[in-house]
Amino acid sequence: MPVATAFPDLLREAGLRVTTPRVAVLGAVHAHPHADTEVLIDAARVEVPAVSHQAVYDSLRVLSDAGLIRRIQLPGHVARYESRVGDNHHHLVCRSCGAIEDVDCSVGHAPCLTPSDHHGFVIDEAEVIYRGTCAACRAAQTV
Amino acid sequence: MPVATAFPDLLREAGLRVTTPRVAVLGAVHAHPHADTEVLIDAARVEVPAVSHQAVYDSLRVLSDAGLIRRIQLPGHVARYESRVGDNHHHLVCRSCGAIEDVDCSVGHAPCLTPSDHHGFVIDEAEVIYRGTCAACRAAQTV
DNA sequence: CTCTTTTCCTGAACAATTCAAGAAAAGCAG
DNA sequence: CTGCTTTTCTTGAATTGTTCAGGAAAAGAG
Repeated sequence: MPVATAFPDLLREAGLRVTTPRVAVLGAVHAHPHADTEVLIDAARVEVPAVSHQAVYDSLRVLSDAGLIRRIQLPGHVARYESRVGDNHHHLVCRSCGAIEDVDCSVGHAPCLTPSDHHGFVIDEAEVIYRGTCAACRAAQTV
Repeated sequence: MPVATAFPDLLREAGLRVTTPRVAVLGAVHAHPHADTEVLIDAARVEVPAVSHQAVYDSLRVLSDAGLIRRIQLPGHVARYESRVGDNHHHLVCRSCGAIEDVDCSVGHAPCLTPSDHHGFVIDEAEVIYRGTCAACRAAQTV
């Protein structure tokens, strides 16, 4: 994880203007992996108390479009964000509590990237979502 | 695809009450793969003109919970439904127009079901989403 | 046919996100 | 450093897909 002073450079390298809300949001995403927008708004306001929620929404979109962060949107849940990008990792999602864990691709070289029939599509990414039950929820159910 | 008269039996076998809206919704999902709720409401009203949208929403949930249909919810899109269930197939999604195509698992035996680190989760399913651009959208962009 | 339970209808509510218009700030040229 | 142009932020409201609530209707069992 980059130190706090590196966030402005990350923005500049991506060709984005360096603004206080963006630096705060980028820092918040790095500090809170898999956090939703509400958590990120609160985290950003620790550094910039007056930041509006739209500024956070806009920053999240800009940062996602620039590839500095990644948006994770799962059915039945609000959008979440993470700072790990470009390493082809996937996600493990708990059906019960919605917890997310990162997992590296099992085979290492994107085994599922070549489906049996591509239907004329040009495929550029394969996203894998593992669903199951986390240890905490299993323990809670057993009790 | 089952003939129309088989839908009530499907409902009964699943332990569900057979109602006019449910039969119409189940038929609509079979007739319109990957359709969204709006399309399914219209399709159901061809057979049952007075059906309310909540009845359709409720039927879709009940049928999904019973495993008779499957809900597909992709980021940035409304919920969609399909009638292929239990065959471990995945989806190919166009980034541009949102079109969905079915694809069978490339290796055949759920290659990604065993990630390198399960983080204490008990995994019961791996869902793969291939993202790319469909032939129609590529043609449109080239023009 | 009657009764109980589930489901449907009408209509309102909700929550996450987006839109809109003006004010402020970033970055650049001089 | 100063002024200018463009982008971004703020305030506040709107939108959209979906869900909630209460009473009416229908399904299924006996």
